[in-house]
Amino acid sequence: MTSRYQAAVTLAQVAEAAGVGESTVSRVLRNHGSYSGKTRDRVMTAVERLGYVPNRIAGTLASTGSRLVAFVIPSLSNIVFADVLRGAGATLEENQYQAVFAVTDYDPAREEALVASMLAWRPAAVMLAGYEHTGRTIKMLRAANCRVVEMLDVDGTALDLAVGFSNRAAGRASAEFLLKRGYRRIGYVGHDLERDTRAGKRYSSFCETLSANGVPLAGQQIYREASSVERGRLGLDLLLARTPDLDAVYFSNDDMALGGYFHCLARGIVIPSQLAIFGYNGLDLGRVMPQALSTIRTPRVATGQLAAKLIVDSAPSQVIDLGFELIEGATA
Amino acid sequence: MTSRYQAAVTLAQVAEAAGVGESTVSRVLRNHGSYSGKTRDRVMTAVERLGYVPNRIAGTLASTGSRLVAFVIPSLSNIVFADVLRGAGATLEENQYQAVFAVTDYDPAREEALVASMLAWRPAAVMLAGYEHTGRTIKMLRAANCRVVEMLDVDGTALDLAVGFSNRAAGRASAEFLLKRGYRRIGYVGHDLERDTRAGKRYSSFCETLSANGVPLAGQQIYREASSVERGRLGLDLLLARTPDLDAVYFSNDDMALGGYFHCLARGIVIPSQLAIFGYNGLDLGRVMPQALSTIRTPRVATGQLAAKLIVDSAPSQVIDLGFELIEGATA
DNA sequence: AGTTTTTTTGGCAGCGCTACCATTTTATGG
DNA sequence: CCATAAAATGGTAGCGCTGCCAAAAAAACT
Repeated sequence: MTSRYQAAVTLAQVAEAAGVGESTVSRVLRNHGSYSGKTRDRVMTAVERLGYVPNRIAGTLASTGSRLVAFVIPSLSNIVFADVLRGAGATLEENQYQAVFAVTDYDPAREEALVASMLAWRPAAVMLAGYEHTGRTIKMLRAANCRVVEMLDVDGTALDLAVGFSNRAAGRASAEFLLKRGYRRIGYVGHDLERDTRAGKRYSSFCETLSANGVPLAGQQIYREASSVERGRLGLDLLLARTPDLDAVYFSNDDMALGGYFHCLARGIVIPSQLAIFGYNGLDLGRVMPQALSTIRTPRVATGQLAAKLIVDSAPSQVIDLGFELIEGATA
Repeated sequence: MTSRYQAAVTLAQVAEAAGVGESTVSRVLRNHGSYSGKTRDRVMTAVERLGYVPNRIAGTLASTGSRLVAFVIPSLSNIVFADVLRGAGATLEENQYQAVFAVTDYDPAREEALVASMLAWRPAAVMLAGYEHTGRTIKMLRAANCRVVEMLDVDGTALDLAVGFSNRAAGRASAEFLLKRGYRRIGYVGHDLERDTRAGKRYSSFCETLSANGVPLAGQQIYREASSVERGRLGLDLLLARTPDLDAVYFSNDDMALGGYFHCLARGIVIPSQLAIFGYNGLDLGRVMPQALSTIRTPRVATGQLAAKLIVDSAPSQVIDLGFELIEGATA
């Protein structure tokens, strides 16, 4: 058995104890419809005495729509998604919604399976990262009677709602910034671009912008794994071994950039005169580094907040670009 | 309305379409009980054709126990809890359990409210951080017909299951290590001890061990907020301003320690000869710093994994201490 | 006091599924 | 070939709640 069983108090028992009908108890508890003060007191007393806890499973089944919101996110280790969840949490909670989640590890096939499993809970909404989903995932989501929010990206066609910012624009802005600062030997250190498609979009847009300005990417080191501080450090080491004359490196995110920064510190490479570093995300720690990290700050928490608000408000289908902010730190 | 409504396909419709009884469909879908291959094919074809997605809300209500596991955790920003969730995720998923979560922000009153709200979903288990809960929380959990796992601590009396490690022992080990290395002017930089009771336990145990060895804490800077790299940096700055002659600082965790490390880099304080730094958690980035961070590595992912396994296996009540590992890095 | 209106209340049919039991079909054995 | 066991299947009563409707009680008017 899934769990030990000892009959829980039911609404019918409360009604019996309070000497009222079931629907009356239901009305009092949900503060819905009308009832007298005297009845309310009797009901509440019974609830208190019996230690009644409403069964939301039954409630959801009986009423039409659920108040579950399903998050199907690529990773929990990546602070980005934790921030989004944090942003959404408060709004959902205030409105009595319950968050449910599952982690895809950036795998579209897993995403598909998890979405299917989530839909079995008949959620009010499914929150996903980005636009890249399998055909079956899209089909399921369309067929399902629930809202869909694609978060953290706006470069593509939304299924229903989308909240985020343009990763392509971010890649371009990063490139333009480095070019403006006069860097001409620019490298890239990144992580799994095929799976983290948003990082992939930044990468390609970054490269295109460089090329368009006659400054092709001078070298790159791309890992197939997830991003980490360690990969950033090792990646820069490898990249510099192959291409020693770089004057700037664009990292796929701040974690990777921090790794690169550590590498420079360890090797005595002077930043930014000898090598410039540019990240992505705008994590708090970037501001605290001895030299503030040059990066792009993304509205992660705001994305979560807005995504939740759109669901709570039953907003019509739309795409909302929250933009981003380029932080001119001291590392580039 | 919570969501747009368009009647979803039901099991009855599948049964009708396949020309079999409802219970047969149910058996095939759950691979439970016996049915012929021919029937299975007919059912599966109908399922496919109609795009049927079983309704788990109804399924859970009809069967006895739910397969929901409720995580009520202090924070999502703190990588510790993300790691725990990550560890638990795989095991739960393999066993068809669904994770639900809510964030307390280290507030016992919020924890109480969230546990109440979670219990309404009749979860198979409630997973909490630590032992410090309000009386009502404890009462509710005892009354509820579900398993309870208290994670990341073993210093106290468990309600049911507990998986983690001793924060007191960790505090003591840290103190002993610093003493052994010959540090005698030791300070502390930490965050909200009253709310993060596990950090509080490490702190008090650390101080007691120092005192017991005739080396009382030489100074401290404690913030009331959550930990962050920034607080670590500012905290060390303030602490050194008041107590310049420290030779070592114990930080409430690695994030704080990283902030301290950045401060030293910025001020040209040589580590560890001029000032030693010691953290807690054993985050990956500690290994990648130019000087590996001296810290204590905690089995966060393993805690999550084991917690999930105990639930899945319906293990009897018990407390499991997974221990920790002291990492002799280069910063202390 | 007799109506009409408004407020409060209870009864009960589902929501979509699973568990249990009864029944039918198929396989096994003497 | 029939008795007996085994496998496959269908019917249906809930699970605990909500939504609807009708009935009862209270309040507001003539």
